[in-house]
Formats: sequence, C-alpha cells, structure tokens
Amino acid sequence: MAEMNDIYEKVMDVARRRGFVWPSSEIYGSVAGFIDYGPLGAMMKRNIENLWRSFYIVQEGYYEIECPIIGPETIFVASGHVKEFADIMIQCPQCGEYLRADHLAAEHGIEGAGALPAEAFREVLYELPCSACGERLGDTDVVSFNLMFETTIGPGSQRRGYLRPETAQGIFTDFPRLLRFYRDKLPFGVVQIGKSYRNEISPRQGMIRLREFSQAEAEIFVHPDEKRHPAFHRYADYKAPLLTIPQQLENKPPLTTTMRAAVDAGLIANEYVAYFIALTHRLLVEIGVDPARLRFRQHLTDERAHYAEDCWDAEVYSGRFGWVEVVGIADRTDYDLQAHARHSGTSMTVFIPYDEVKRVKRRRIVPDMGMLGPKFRGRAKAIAEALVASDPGKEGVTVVVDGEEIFIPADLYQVREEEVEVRGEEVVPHVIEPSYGIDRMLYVVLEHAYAEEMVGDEVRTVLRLPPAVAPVQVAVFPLMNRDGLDVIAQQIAGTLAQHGIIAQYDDSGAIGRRYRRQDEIGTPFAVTVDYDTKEDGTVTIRDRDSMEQVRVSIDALPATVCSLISGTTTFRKLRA
RNA sequence: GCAUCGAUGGUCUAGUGGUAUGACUUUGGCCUUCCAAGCCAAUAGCCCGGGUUCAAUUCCCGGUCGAUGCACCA
Repeated sequence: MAEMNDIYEKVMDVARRRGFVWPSSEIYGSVAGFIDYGPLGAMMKRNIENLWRSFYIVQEGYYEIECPIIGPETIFVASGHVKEFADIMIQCPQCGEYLRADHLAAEHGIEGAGALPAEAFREVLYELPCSACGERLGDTDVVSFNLMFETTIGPGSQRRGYLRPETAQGIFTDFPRLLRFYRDKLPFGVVQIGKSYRNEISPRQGMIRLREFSQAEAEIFVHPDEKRHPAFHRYADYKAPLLTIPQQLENKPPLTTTMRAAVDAGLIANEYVAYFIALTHRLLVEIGVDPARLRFRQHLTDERAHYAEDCWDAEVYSGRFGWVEVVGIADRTDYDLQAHARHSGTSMTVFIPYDEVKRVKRRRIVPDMGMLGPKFRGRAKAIAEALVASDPGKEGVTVVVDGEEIFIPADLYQVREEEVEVRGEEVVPHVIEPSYGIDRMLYVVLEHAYAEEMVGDEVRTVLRLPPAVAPVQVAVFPLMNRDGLDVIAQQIAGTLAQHGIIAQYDDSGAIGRRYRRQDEIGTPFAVTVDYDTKEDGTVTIRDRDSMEQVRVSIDALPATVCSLISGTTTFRKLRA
C-alpha cells in the first residue's frame, strides 16, 4: 500500500473516503483516465462551474451554449485535429517497442520528418536504430495514433465521428448563427461548459491527466484591429505574477505588475489577453487557489500553436505535480474561423460598416463577350476573367491564359471609370480563448485547501474551502440528541434549505466528532442547538477555520448564514 | 506502451496451501451540557480471469489498477 507520504495521497484519501472522487467503474476494474465525482465532488464541481458562470455569463454578459460531444469527421478535419492531433508512432519489428517516430528522427538530427509523406518517412527510418533495443529498424509501419476517440454514427452507414477534444469547435461551427444572435456586432463572447475527450497514451497523474474531462471555455470574437478591451479599466490596475518569455529564458522569477503596464511594455500582446489573465487570477483565487502558488506563464514561441499570437497558461503549484497548467488564455487569431470557412464554404465574416460611406473611384474592365466569344470560343471565359483582373494600356493588354500569352486589343473590352459607394468591409474576427480545466481546478483547490493542525494532541484535518465552493455550506447539530433539541435542529435545517442553503443535519456521535467530520469535507459553518436555545431562541454558529462560535437568534439565522456564504459578511465581523 | 515493485473490510494493517488479526471509521444502543472521550453490540475484506492442488487470499501465468523509472504530454 502506498504510504501517506505526500499531499496528493492525503488529499485523495479524503476525496475517496468522503465521496468527492472515485475511480470509475470500480467494481469491474477501473480504467485509467476516468473518474466518478461522488456526491460531494459533484456538488463542489457544480459550485466551481457556477462561480465560473458568475464571472463569464453574469459579469461579462457572454451567453452559454451546449453542443454535442460527438461530431462528424468533417468538423475535425477542418479544425486540423484529424491531421495534427496525433502522435506518429512505429513499432520496432525486433523488440516490439512503440516509439514516437518523429522524435526518433529528431534524435538523429532529422527535423521535421513528421511532415513527410508516410513512404518517405519510412525510408528515413529504415537505417535508424531502435531507441529501445538498438537494432536497425528496417521495414516498419508508420501509424499515426490520433488522440481523439473515434466512433461511428448511425447503423450501417458507418459515418465516422469523433468525441470532441475541446468544446471550442462547437462554438466556431455555430459562428454564423451566433453572429446573428448578437445582431451582427463585434465584439461578442460565447461560452460552453462540458466534457471533452482525449485518448491519452499514458494518463498517469490521477485527476490531472484524464481521458474524459470537463472544460469551461469562452470564445470572444473581436475585430482583428480592435484588441483594446472596452472595459479594460476594470482590470487595468490589477496585478498578477507574469512569467514572460524573457524571464523564462533568463531563469528569472515572475514579474508582478499591473495589466496596464504589461500591455504598454508589450509583455502581453493586447488588452483582451491581459483582461482575461487578470479575470482568471481573480476567479482562481476566489475558488480557493492560494495566490502565492499561482502564476501566469507565457508560452515560448516554439511551444505555442503556429497560429496563436500570444498564449498564457495559468499555472498552479501542486506539492505533487509541480506547476500544473489549469487555464490557457490564447489569442487564436482567425485561424479557426478561416479553417471552417474554407472547409464548409460558409462565410465566417462580419460586415463592419464604416462611420461614413466611402465613395471610391475605381476602374472596371468590361469584356465584350459578343466579340470575345466567337473569336476565342472555349477560351473566351478564361480570357474574360483574366481581363477583368488586368491593367490594360492604351492599345490593349496581354493576358496569360493557361501559360499562353494572348494580346487583346482595346476594342474587345471597355474600360469604365465609375464611382461606387463602399459602406463597410467584411472582416474575419479574431478569437480570444480562455480555456479552463475544471477537474484540475477542483484538484488544486482541494490540495491548497487541505490542512492538518494540532488541536490538543489530536490532528485535525480540515479543508479550508471558500464557502462558495464547499459542497456542504452549513451543518446543523443538536448538542444533545434529546430534550427536543433534535427537533429544533431539524426544523432549523429545513428552514435553511428553504433559503436555498445546502444544510446537513447530523445528530450522530459526540459533538466534537461531528465538528471534525464537517471540517474534513470543508463545511465552513456549523450551527448548534443547545439548552440556551430553548431559553432564548438563539443558536451558535461555529466557524470552521477559527473554531470560534458566535450566538445568533434563530430568526436572524438564514440571513446571517446567507451573507456568510456569499461573503457579504465575515465571521470575524459577526463576532465583533 | 515497456521495465521494476505492489494490491487483505470504507481506511490503515497482521498473517496463512485448510477463507483471516488488530486499530480507526460507519450503524444501533448506553452514557454525555460544545470540539474525533468511554462502554456494549453490529455491519463489512483476501483486485479480476485462468492454471497447479483434495484444497489457492497464499504458488504459477495473464489482465486491471496504483507507485517508480523510461517514453509521452494541443
């Protein structure tokens, strides 16, 4: 059995025992990379997602959509996932070891081999030694192991489909409808929370690398020339620790600076990216990430996707896993919309009207088809098209059709000078994408919340979860399980439930044991009914972190608990 | 995916070719006027499949999961 030697073991022990996270399909043998959220885990996950919603939907005004998890092959051909989201692997014929073929080639100084056609690639590999057994590889089959789960849609037809590797593609494919929904104006944002799937080769790290995971993604569509955020002032003075590219190269610690300063100094590409770095910092701290163990690391140029203009990861320090990426914030430019426009033939542009209608003089060439047709017959159409794009001189113009130079005299076309009104232009928006890994967020919050402290000579295990994410918000106990105290306590629990508070009644065992049980699952407050309650109608509220108590009247209890949970008041203020 | 090691109630564990020890937890009862107290009782376990054997939790093979190393990680 694993020793309880590190924080991960301790956190996961509590998580398993108390019903946060379990191995999935355990009774039939669990499968790596899949987990079940138990009663408390599901509650906490929902709390995190709802806090996320309060940032993105309530504050930012972005709307949420829900797309299918399974998509037809064409979506992922267009997005590049079919081609790019794969590892190129070979199996050594001698020892049977699976190897990353492109990495093997790179080890021997052959860069970019992964881009070669399969046949050429095999020839490159032919002479190379296997990195496992050292034998010459010889004939191998180059197979590409795609990280997407494949499936078929419908019976018989065997139409190929994939489980989405990110929720983003659904938002991109809905872009024309979303644009209409937002009444054809930029900028606008759309969010989606849901499951995504990646068939990881080796999902070792518990909750950190899952094959099925939850994402919360936002796609903000902006004008490519307008990357100033209209509400940037909200976060302009917000400070966050930034590990920029130069700092990584020079091995320096993060630089804590305001978003305004970071954008002005060119450390962050634009206000949008900076805005979401700051927003993410606030959000992560609010769900319970320790700000001292949070930083934003800029992707190195060779690390970020070729199309991305700038990309930052929110990284949280884990005692077990080191710095863990929990959020990615990228300026994806127009890559995705261009790709879907190209593959689907659907326009992915926004019409941006000019402030004033521009009158533009332009020269239009009108081929005289009555003359061209009889003269050039089959080639007439191609010649006409070439004419339209040409810049004719006085006598005529020479156009090139199918490699042949043809002189067209001026009487075979007209040149018209005309003035047209241009009311605006079609623009493919750029996309700013903050993408959150909910499962990783939940794990790091558990890890940062986990604490052991000595109380007398006993160890107290406590999850210092923020009230907003704690799965149980308040516990209600009768001090004694008699004299009607239990009845009063049950009534109180019912009243709190009516106010939308997740309250747990518990009358089992000594009062101290009940407090400890709630400490371990992070319940921030406990209400205890004692003999004074019968005298004066007051109960105690006990604070999880300080273990101190304060008396309040039963009448004031729901409002008091509500404001404690929402953070409009604190326990400390209540005691004062 | 490869190599090494491991897997016993919910948790931590003792132990064994003849189905298993203790503690904690949980549940019920007694007791108890605020932080895992005490007493009584109960529930509950040898990862899965195959082989060897009269008999396998134990030995062998395969698998699953976990740890570690390698490889991998938009």
